[in-house]
Amino acid sequence: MKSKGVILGLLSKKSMSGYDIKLVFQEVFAHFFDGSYGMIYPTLKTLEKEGKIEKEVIVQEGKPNKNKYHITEEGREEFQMYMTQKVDDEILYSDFLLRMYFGEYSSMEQLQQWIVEEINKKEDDIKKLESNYENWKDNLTISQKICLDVGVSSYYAQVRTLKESLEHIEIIVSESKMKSLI
Amino acid sequence: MKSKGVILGLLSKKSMSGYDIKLVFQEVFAHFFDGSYGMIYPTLKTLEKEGKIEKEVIVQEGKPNKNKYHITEEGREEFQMYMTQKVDDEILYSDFLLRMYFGEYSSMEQLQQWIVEEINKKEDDIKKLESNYENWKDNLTISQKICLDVGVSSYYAQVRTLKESLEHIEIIVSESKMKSLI
DNA sequence: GCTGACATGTAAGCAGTTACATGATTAT
DNA sequence: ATAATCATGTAACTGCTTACATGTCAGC
Repeated sequence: MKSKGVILGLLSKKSMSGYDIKLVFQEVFAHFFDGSYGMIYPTLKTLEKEGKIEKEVIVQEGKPNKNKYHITEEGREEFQMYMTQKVDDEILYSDFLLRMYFGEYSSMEQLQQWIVEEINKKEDDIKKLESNYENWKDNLTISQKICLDVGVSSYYAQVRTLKESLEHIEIIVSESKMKSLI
Repeated sequence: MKSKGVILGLLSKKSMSGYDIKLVFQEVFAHFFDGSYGMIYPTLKTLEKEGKIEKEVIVQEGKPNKNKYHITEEGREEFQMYMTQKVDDEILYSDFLLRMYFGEYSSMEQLQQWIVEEINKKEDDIKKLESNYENWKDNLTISQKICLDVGVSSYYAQVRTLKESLEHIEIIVSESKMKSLI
């Protein structure tokens, strides 16, 4: 349901192609939204049919043609409608936290491996967000800065907690090894 | 795809009804998973047909009958299969962060309102997680503790960042009011 | 010669959600 | 009275994802 709102939001600032939109989803929205081509292209088509956006075909040399979409006045109104709606609750699906919840059915070594992997993932995410910040900090709005900061601080907190947990597990593992020697 | 794994995981520990499972989703998995009755009951039916679980009808006085499901040996094997699969990447949909990203199209007052609401939501979430912890701390496994800790630390970090952002916005708002007076 | 970036699109399938249907009991 | 809790279930719908289909050019 948000797909239309998000795409209109992006086109409010700058005319883009479906391919460009996908790039933004991957590079900028990575920590709070996603959408595939199978969602983007049909949404663009619907929006065009509804008169919310207009297509411009850009002929490129050495590259395929590009369909650049421009938002219309109707589109801007639709986007304003989206922005005045009640904010939806956030939805998180975390397979990692599920593994932690059911951790008693796995070995300590398995738990350690999952945690290390999760730390690596989150550290990569932090790097990505911080490089995004470096690249765009000069034309970032106040609220876009908040959007980034919330992501970064949340990831840092998770990494910190996971590293502490790892230490905790290591103590338990070495204690149980000690006992097995007696 | 995870629905089967999650339900088998819960039934590994304790036989339950669909209603009980929904309660666990709401009260315990609130910060990393969810599922409606429309997902739970059909999954239970499929699992029973596949011989992974068995139904026991419990007749209750003053309450409707209850279908209590028990996991079978086949079910335990299926669950082990799920636990050895690659951990899926987490998925987050945050309408709040979307509003922050598109914040330039709204007023400062609107931004402040969204942030205050988000802080309240997250503070409620923290309360809920901490009361869960109080209720079950004596029979929480190490990894379940980690599951809770990651949620709590992430929420705390977000609240902290949002409160700082709110202060930042207030300074900007009062500065612009000053200017408009000159 | 092959991989990756550039670029658009469709169709089948799925894993759910939402809404509906039912109904007793208890607490306000 | 009436809302909430307990309890189970179905059917229609939806909003995607996945996989497929197509093709050029640049760089290694």
